[in-house]
Amino acid sequence: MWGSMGEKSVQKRKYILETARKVFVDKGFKKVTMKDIVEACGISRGGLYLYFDDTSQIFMEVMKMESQEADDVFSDSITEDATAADILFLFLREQKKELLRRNDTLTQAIYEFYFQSEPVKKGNVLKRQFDSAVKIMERLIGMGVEQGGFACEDCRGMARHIMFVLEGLKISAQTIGITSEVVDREIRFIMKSLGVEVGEESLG
Amino acid sequence: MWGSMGEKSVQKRKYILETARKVFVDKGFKKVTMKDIVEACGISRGGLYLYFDDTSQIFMEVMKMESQEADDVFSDSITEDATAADILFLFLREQKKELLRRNDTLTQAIYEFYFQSEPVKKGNVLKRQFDSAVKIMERLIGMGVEQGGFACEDCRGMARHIMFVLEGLKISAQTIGITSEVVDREIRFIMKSLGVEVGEESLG
Amino acid sequence: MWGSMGEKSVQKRKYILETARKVFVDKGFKKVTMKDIVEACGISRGGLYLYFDDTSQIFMEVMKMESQEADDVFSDSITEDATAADILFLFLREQKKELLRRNDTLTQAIYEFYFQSEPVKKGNVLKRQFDSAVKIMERLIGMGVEQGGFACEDCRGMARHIMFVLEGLKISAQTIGITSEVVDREIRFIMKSLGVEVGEESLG
Amino acid sequence: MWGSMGEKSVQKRKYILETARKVFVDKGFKKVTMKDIVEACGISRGGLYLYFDDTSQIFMEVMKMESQEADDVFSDSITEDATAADILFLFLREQKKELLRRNDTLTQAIYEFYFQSEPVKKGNVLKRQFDSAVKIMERLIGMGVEQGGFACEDCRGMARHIMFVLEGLKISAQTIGITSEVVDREIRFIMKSLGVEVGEESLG
DNA sequence: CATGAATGAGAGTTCATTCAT
DNA sequence: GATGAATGAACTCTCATTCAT
Repeated sequence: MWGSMGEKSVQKRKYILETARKVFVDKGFKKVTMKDIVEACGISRGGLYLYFDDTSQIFMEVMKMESQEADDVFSDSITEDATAADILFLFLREQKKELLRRNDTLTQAIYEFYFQSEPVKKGNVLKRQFDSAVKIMERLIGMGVEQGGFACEDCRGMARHIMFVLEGLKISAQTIGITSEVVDREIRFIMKSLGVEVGEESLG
Repeated sequence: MWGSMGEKSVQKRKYILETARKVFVDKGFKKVTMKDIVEACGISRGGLYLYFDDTSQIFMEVMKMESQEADDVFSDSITEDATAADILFLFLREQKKELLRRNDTLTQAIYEFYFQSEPVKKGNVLKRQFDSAVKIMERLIGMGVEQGGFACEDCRGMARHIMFVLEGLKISAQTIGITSEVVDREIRFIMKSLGVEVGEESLG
Repeated sequence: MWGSMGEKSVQKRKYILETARKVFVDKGFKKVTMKDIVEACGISRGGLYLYFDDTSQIFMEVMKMESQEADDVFSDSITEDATAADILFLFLREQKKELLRRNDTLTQAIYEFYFQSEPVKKGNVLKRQFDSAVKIMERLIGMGVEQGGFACEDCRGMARHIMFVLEGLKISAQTIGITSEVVDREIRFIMKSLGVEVGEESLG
Repeated sequence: MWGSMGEKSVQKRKYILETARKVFVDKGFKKVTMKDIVEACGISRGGLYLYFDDTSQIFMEVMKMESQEADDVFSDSITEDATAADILFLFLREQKKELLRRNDTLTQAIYEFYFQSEPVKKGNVLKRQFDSAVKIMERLIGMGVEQGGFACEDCRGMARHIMFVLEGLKISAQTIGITSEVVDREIRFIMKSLGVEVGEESLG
């Protein structure tokens, strides 16, 4: 079914990761057992061990897959000819959508993972993601300042601040639940800090 | 050991919760088993089941215990004769200390709990805590505005914003790690949003 | 079934060891799994783990049980009023019986155990048994020399030599197989080294 | 790599056996899995099954290889012009070296094998080896008696006795451990039984 | 002949939960 | 009420063995 032809089974590996992703989305991280993944994939118990050692390893690979796409999208949109304010606003609206979605997201599983697994295992995938996002946002704000759309003295600080607010929203969405209005208010707060007023109607 | 009066179970209950708290601080939430608690308490396996059904229930009771004290402290400090800015600043420095502490805190366990257990079980302890904190902070900011120390149009919005930043910092402290400087910057950011500049030296 | 009455379950422990002994006699050491013992005992999977951690531990306890009786029998027989030659001869005939038995003996399992388990685990049960046997035999030979029945310059060396021969016979019985005649010849050899001739008829 | 002629399988067979030997020396018998051998040989899992069915079969072939060389060496040394006492003494010193070596020997694996595998499988390699050794030693002792160096009535019995002592030492070396002095004493014991005194200095 | 991915039986181990005392 | 021995379901992980290529 998977062929072997020298390329090992990159295909099957990918298939397992994609299937495992669904399982993680459904059940979070910790409750997922190797057995769950085996069953979801429709492969044999031992077969899975041919590719991965444990759920932690699988999960980290899933996250890697996931993150590669993520900030590329954001990063790419910067190059388009739009004002920084437009881009940032677009980005925040995208984040809002994700925040309110709650299903079909790895978010829950990711947090679980980072609370459960030994610090050693954690690697720094999450930190790298965070730092990378900060860097991109810093660039964006810098552009906005040059273009005259943003007012900001410390771009990096501002970028980091925005990320912390987003993190706060993300975790709150998972734990205490948040409403669309709450997110909107935070987005306006952020935009206002950059000297941009946002009208009622523009927040999807 | 526990007498035979009606209050005996109350005492033992409390004893179990206090002992369990230590266990949760040590090991987080999920890794804690009924066995762990039984052993820490030095009681019998079956005995624990007379009081609690599972670790989730125990943990929720521990959180209830915990939260009763927490915002009272903050709430009380408002009544003292100090400027709102002083009080807020004090509060934020307190939060900073806790953020950087990482041990001896239930924080990790709380997050774990909210990610692992079924939504049904979660109750809304965390939400109530959050809302209560927002309310208190709103009052404080209101006071500051009246006193002329703070500049702020939407006190409730600002209060909520501050809480989201703190949440963001808290979760980041647990997952990607944060430094003292990063927290300082965020505190200055918050104070500045309220129109208060903070000098280098004042952030312990 | 086993009562608890404060004495833990010494009874059950003993029951398990005795049942396990039979299993080891049947299957040797390595092939025996915790499951085998569980089934032989008619107890639950987890139940066994309440008493023992693994087959090695169980086996060592079985050996301890076994050895306590063993050299007491020999040791006791020395005090009786019989010549040293008689006692030694009796002992050797006893050994012969055991050598030829092959079933109902732990011998095979013991060797397996000492070859398989990590040196750490081995403890020195076997060595202690060997040394203790040497000591007793040395005393016996010493008595024989005093009584004038044995001719021997180095009692300890002779004692050790006899033990090596017995070990050689034991292992050969297990591996290449030995006949009654072969054992008889060795017994005569030993007795002759001590200056005692043994007639054809006296070897059961 | 192995050509395609009929002799290819012979070569590969030999290669596997030689590689497997090293594995057995390292890990004993039972712990060795087909997987271990496959990995050590750098061949495919299925490939090994084309040549051998299981580890027992492989091990028996390894032993066959081993034994062919062994007693030839001893046997050959008899033909040289040296007294029987010299040859025997040389042989015993050689044995001593091997006894104390403990590594780089198949000894451990051999015993393990004979304790673990079904009697059916054992074949009689070990017995043949033993008998062959006895025969050679009998001849040697016979020579010694003719030459006048040895005093011995029953050469075959004596030969067998020596072998049992050696077996006892061998197994003891593996299980309880023996010192150089202990072996020396046994060697002197043997030589003395043949009427030959050995000086302190001659036992390397 | 050779390969190595895939299978699946089975061993070890842990705990939530029960229940006779 | 309290005890803790006993249960058994569930999970992890390893290999001998097969089979399509």
